Amino acid sequence: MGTVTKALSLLGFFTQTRPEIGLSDLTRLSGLNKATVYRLLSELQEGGMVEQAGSGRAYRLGPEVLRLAALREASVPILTVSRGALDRLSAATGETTHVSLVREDALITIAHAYGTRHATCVMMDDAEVISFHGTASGLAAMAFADPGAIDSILAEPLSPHTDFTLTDPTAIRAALDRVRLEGIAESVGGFETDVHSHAAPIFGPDGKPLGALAVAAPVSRMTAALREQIRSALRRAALELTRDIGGSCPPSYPAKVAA
Amino acid sequence: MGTVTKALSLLGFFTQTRPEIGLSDLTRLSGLNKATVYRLLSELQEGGMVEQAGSGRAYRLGPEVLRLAALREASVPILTVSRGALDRLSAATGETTHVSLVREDALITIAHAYGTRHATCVMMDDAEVISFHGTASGLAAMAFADPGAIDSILAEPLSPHTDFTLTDPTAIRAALDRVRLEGIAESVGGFETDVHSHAAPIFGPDGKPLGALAVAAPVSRMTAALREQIRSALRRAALELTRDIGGSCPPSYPAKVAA
DNA sequence: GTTGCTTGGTTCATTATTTGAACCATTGGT
DNA sequence: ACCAATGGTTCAAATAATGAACCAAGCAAC
Repeated sequence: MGTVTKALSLLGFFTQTRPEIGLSDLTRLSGLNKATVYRLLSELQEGGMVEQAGSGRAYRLGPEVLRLAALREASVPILTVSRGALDRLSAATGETTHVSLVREDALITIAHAYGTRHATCVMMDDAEVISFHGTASGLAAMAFADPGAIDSILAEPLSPHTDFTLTDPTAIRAALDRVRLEGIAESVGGFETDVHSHAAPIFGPDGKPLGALAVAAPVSRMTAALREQIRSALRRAALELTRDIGGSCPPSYPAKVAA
Repeated sequence: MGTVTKALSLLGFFTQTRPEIGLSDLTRLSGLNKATVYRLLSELQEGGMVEQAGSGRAYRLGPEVLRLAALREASVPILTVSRGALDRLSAATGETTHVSLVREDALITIAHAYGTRHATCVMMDDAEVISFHGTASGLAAMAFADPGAIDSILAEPLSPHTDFTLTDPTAIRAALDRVRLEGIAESVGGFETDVHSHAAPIFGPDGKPLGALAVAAPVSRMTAALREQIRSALRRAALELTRDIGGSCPPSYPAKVAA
């Protein structure tokens, strides 16, 4: 493992529930030597990627990440555009919606919106990491990826998130075929037991999937009518989002837009 | 220079005007060996910090930076809160406003807002890097920093941005004394020739300066009346912002809030 | 086509950086 | 006063980074 990879992996240990980490904790979490962790943190600190929380001496993510994000946003303004799409889609369906982006080996959620129609809804965090095989978003993105990319994802061991997660490569390939026909992926309890998710891919300028737009509803609330409503609103919203970010759908994407 | 620092420095070459960079360009920009740059980029790519732009093989910042920013925002929600403050302050003054955060050796602008009252205004980019000694924001933050931190900033060579930039440590210390008395820093043409800036520090929970809130007006529009209006609105807005992010002003900060 | 220049990417012996066990100095609990 | 943490530091030994040279591919001019 290269030094840079190690340093970046340290950043991965910061989460919503663990926003600050001390040197010893980080040493244990990473399994690296304390001196190593210390030196890596020092370099990350110098670069502004982490800082020492004002009060104690624990570390947290630094202001530089905001600068980088602003820059990324300037070249690929997907966040700004997504927020509008999410708000509209949540209003239309009454359910929680989110946008996730393809990373190397997983998807990451970058924005979400809640519906206001119901007393209960599926909760989300930004920055959540979600798998390709175990989520509707992942299946949606994977379905339209290069065959080679699909192969390498399915070659890895696929761990189940719940009792309903698809882990058999053959079953997943069958699911992907359906997604390619319908343009929408569906997962009932595949990531969280009580969540029924629909997702549609969003595409970049080259017609390759950038990520997915998804609607997550409680399993208990799903009916045939809501399902149809979600699928049609989602299909429309995903096409709009692809267009708004300057992307274009690949030929393999089903053209039929629900009326 | 450590490997991690080198890798992070590569990220620094991405700017608003140069959002995508090829391997050869980056090699020239950084002055490092091509193989080195390639390997560093590969590691950064694996970590999602950069990605290869869909079309060509040039590199740009990757989706991981968005995830990190969302996480940073979850622990220090300064961006969200700042945007509200900026909108109000721009509305009140009619001028461009921005929030900058203290980094190791400079400030970085993380958000801005424009006034709508005039046909002209000072233009800003997010993610701009601004010096401590040459800007109102920098002076505001420096004035309330630890004496040791001030010493080490002034120990570095101070390069002028314009003919009006303060570069003499003694003159800067005198300016800081005034800032400490008034709670507001002022710079006429110190960073950009035609810009008259006011800035007030914002503080973290420990009473240390986190950064500054600033108002930038064209020099040509500045009058005694506008100056007073800006100073009073800025003072109020900065106190509010400090409060909203859960910060508290240090004893050395002048308590007099303009009525 | 062929030439020549540039690009992204790769190799491998040399070299400099990273590593890790042990060691301080502080802090907080008992 | 003690013990067990914590953040931080040291230095020989081991490992990973380096850089000059090298490919293959793309492109423009001829």
